[in-house]
Amino acid sequence: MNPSKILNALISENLVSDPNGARGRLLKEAARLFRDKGYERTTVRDLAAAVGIQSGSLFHHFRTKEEILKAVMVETIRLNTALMQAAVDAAPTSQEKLRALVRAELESVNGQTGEAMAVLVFEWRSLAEESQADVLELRDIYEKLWLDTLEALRQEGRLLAEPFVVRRMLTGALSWTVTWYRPERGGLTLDGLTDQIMAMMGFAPGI
Amino acid sequence: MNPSKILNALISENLVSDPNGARGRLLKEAARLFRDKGYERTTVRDLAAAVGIQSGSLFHHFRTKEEILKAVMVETIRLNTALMQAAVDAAPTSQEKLRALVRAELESVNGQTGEAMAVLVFEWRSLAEESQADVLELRDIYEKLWLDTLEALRQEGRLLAEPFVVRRMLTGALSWTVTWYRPERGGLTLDGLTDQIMAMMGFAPGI
DNA sequence: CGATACCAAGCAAGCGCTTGGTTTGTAAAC
DNA sequence: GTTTACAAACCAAGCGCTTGCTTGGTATCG
Repeated sequence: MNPSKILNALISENLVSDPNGARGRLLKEAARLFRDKGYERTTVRDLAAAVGIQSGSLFHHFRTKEEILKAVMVETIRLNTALMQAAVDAAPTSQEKLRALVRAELESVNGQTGEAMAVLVFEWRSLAEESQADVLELRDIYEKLWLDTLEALRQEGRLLAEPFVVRRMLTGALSWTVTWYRPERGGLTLDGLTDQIMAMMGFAPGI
Repeated sequence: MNPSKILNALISENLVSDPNGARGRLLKEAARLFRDKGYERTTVRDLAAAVGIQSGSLFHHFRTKEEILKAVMVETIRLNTALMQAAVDAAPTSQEKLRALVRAELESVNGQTGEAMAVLVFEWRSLAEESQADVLELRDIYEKLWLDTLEALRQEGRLLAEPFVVRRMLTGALSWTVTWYRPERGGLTLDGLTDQIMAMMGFAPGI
């Protein structure tokens, strides 16, 4: 299953919005604005202007501004969970599964859904507590993929540290790439960066 | 040189504010509020109430709200650069230097200056661009300590990945601990966590 | 007496969101 | 194939509130 097929499947199940539809376009612009200026600094007037409507008209689609933030986060997690699942399933060995996860998360953070992923990381506190609980529930599915893979490597004696600590470290490290990694400026490719991260943990490429 | 001596030296040089003075107390409360609620959600009325004065009186000490944010960041970097420098100087080998840096940064992030460090990471975008440049300059001194140590390990063949990538990964990973590491809840101690991080990079403890 | 630290009051601007009404898309009724 | 009905999508205007910051004046203290 390739990425765009996964996206289409989720759209037809109404789990994520079609990026061509009105709702999907707004969420995409919202993600970009939230990342660039932060949730609080982004006004409903900014959001409305980004899709070419009046600020009041936003509230026909969403009841509150926060509901927009939540929608960005929920849909992003849904999409990325599906992408991660596919990446894991396609890899045969534990080490290759880990590499696939690292590579997939780097792609989420720095590729198409990068804006939304950055929002997920940096705007967490702007989400009301009740909403946080809902999103956390979705995140657990996502995290289990990582922990299962790391646990397997640990069993094989290829990993010295505890899986849950490693996962948390990787979460921070991978999310942080959004602040400095600029593939378009030449230098490191996504695969090259993935290799570096694996090497940092003592996994030489292609073993 | 122990931590509190370093702090006192910086205070007497007027590089950081005395936490017992009016300015220092405000900066401490500001760091806490900025971390807990975010810069934008923290009002000048919140800040004033935290130190028991009227909101208008704040502007006797700082010209703008943003100046408070900048002061929190600048003083935090100054203090932590000094702490890191001491940690590196005290360690004999490269690996021990790295461990000392990891340990020191974990302590910065999760200890006394934890609130301010979290602000440094998560409220970066709230700082006006001119101020960002000033703070970045200070950060470079700090970063050089890391890069020199990592470069030495690389030379010794103990590190497979490139130093600058490793440093950026560690920045993300170590900063991120602030979102999940809770030593008071039992479980992992700071030293234990440091060991785990070293182990993750293939450095077994005590070698 | 002068500087420093503060208070009480409030201004101008910007915020999220509401309101009442108009346009647009769609599909059945004639 | 035009008319009618109706909901969804949107606009124009603005309300009520909060925001960062200012102002003019008053304590406090060396």
